[in-house]
Amino acid sequence: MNPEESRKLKAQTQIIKALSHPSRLFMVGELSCGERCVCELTELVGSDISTVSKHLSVLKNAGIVQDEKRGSKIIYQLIAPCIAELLQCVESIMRLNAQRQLELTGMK
Amino acid sequence: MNPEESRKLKAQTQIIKALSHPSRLFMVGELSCGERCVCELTELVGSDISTVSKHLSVLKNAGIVQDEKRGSKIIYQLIAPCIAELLQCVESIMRLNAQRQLELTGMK
DNA sequence: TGGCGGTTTGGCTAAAATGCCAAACGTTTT
DNA sequence: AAAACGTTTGGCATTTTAGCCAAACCGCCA
Repeated sequence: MNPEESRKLKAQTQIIKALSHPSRLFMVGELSCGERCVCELTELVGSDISTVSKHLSVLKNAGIVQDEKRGSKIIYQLIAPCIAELLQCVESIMRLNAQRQLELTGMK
Repeated sequence: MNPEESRKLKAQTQIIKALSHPSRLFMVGELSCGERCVCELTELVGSDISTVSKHLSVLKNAGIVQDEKRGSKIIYQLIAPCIAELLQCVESIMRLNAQRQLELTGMK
């Protein structure tokens, strides 16, 4: 692992890590359906608004979402369209896992 | 977020979280080129072997890799082929970010 | 100006992740 | 059987992440 490669890995990791929290993943899913303001997301997630705000800033720093002031509210929206594919990949892994689980328990 | 959805989110998160560490992401990349034993991965990563072993167990628990005893060694291999696409998605987000970075700094 | 809706930031505590060393284990080899 | 090899586990110290409350901001309207 040379430093160059290491740097790239860390950058990739930052993006992936931003997605690896239930609330954040949920919000990304919501945003893939359309833009939402912080207050809407807060209600959907059900955590304290400051917590949601911090989660959103994690997603923003990772370059996954962007925000835009509109009136008195701040609207968040997804930047990268390929997120949907990424989630599909995760889905497919979950299917594989479930399948393997069945085989294993069925064998015993 | 009903409990059903919450459970699914947590499961998805487990998979993504497993990928969100430089060493683990690196190993997944290596394994996408072909199977490797723990000792090979350890040398490539450059951490203590116990650390590498624990990272591998995280990947294994997430259903991303599987292991197989072969002789005195334990060989790890990738389970899900779609991991490559997932990484491509991350790449594309990185490209978008770099591009946006350029625009922003260029504007100022 | 003063209060208000909407949001971010600070600060602090609790929980989770990381990484190393040492020790345990199972397989081979001598 | 002892020693060596390859790997996992336990344990512990350090770092990172999460989540809540309180406080600060900001633009807007009375």
